[in-house]
Amino acid sequence: MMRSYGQYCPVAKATEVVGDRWSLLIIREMLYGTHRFNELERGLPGIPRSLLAQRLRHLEREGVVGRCAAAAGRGTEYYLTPAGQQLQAVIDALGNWGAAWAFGEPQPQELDPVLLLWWMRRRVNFEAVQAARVVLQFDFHGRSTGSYWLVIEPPEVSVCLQPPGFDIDLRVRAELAAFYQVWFGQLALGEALRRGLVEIEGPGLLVQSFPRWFALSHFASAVRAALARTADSAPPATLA
Amino acid sequence: MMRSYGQYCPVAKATEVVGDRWSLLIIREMLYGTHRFNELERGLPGIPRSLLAQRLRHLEREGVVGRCAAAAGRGTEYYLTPAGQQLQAVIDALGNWGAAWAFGEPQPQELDPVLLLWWMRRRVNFEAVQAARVVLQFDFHGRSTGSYWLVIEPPEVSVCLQPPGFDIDLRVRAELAAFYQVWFGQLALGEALRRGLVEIEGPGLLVQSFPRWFALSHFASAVRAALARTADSAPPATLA
DNA sequence: CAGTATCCGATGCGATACTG
DNA sequence: CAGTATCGCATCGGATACTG
Repeated sequence: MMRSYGQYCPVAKATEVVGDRWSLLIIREMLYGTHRFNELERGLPGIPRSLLAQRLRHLEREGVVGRCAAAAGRGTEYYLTPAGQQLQAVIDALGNWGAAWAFGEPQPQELDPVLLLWWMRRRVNFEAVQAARVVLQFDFHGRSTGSYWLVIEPPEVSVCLQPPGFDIDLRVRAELAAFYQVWFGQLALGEALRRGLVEIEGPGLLVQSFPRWFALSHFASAVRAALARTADSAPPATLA
Repeated sequence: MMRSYGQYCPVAKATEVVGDRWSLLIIREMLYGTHRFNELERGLPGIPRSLLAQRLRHLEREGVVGRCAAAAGRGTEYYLTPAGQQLQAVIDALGNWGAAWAFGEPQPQELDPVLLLWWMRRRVNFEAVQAARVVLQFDFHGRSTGSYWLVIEPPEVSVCLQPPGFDIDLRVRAELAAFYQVWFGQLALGEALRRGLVEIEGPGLLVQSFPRWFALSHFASAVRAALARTADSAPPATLA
């Protein structure tokens, strides 16, 4: 844990609570609705399990995180206390700043297809899906190549690294970097389709409604705003 | 420097820029008008000089800080770029949160009289002072005891650990913890005076105008708001 | 599934000393 | 005044193994 700065200052004290490596990303995950240890781990590729446990204990001691017996299934569930929930303002400020000033071209190894699907999983708009189950296959190409699956069974969504067994309803072929750009609002989906960076195959009705199945990243508008400031030509404002 | 999280996410990328230990406190200092290496060090007691230099280089590479030959005197001056200035929103969010949720009773060793005067130095309201020079002597008691001096010569203010040689215009005797409480808005100066936690000696005119010489901490209102939430009795809203 | 335990190599941090 | 150089230690990151 970050040792004390020895300053009685709100900024310093806050930093002692949430300033350790990984801590703010753990809180980001929890703000976006993750409650289980293994799900937190999935959203934080590379974090050692032992460190995740240590951070959760620290945040619990500091009154930011609580833990309770899981409502469904066994094991523990973590939740944000009121103090934790109010860190939303910090995450927002940091994310908006990052979108504007620290969001240059991604490194190839920063484009993780599984992580992207993991993010999309939490942003499914169930009302737009209108089906008991939809199975999507994503075929990514570009720097990294691979196929992954998203099974939407409202109100559940699963990310699969292996074919889920069900028939595929919709296939999305996409250049991974371009798909990230769509996710962050830098590239409109329509434009990506027109330029062949993303292709969608399947029944016409599904293809037509697909653009409304997902909300973009929470920071898409901030990223787009920064982009508009840099270049003069801003992409259109909606995914569809 | 904090190594990459390997995530193309605005929060993660921002954290990689400003998430290292001390970085946000360096930026806090610069937002409050500090530009010189040695002044930064004074505002960050305990930071190794080598680490301060390293952080400044990192922040410069990341486009948050710039450096230039000093306008006055010799040496280098550091300044915040536009990107750095916009970190104000992050510092505010963090400080407001810290004031509300991480600002319990101070540890004795967190009450540093020199640091407090260093903060006050930047919050002098020159218009209220109305003198070519005012010399204040602070006699702190309580857990730690000691005398320090503040020399206000608009637009300059100096913190001295030794008697500055000039005649003393005003003497402030104060319990250090109580004076910190006043600084953060937890305790009204009038109340502190009434309870004998702070005493001011000097010419009546100066004693009377003293309460307007300093603005409180930037986070005083947030601290007070948090206090009002906890206990029902909120101290009055102004220092005077 | 949800962690804890342990080990090891890398590096971040802090303390001290030194330089132009 | 404004840094740099060096060194030891604590912590972190990563891997592996183990437990209820």
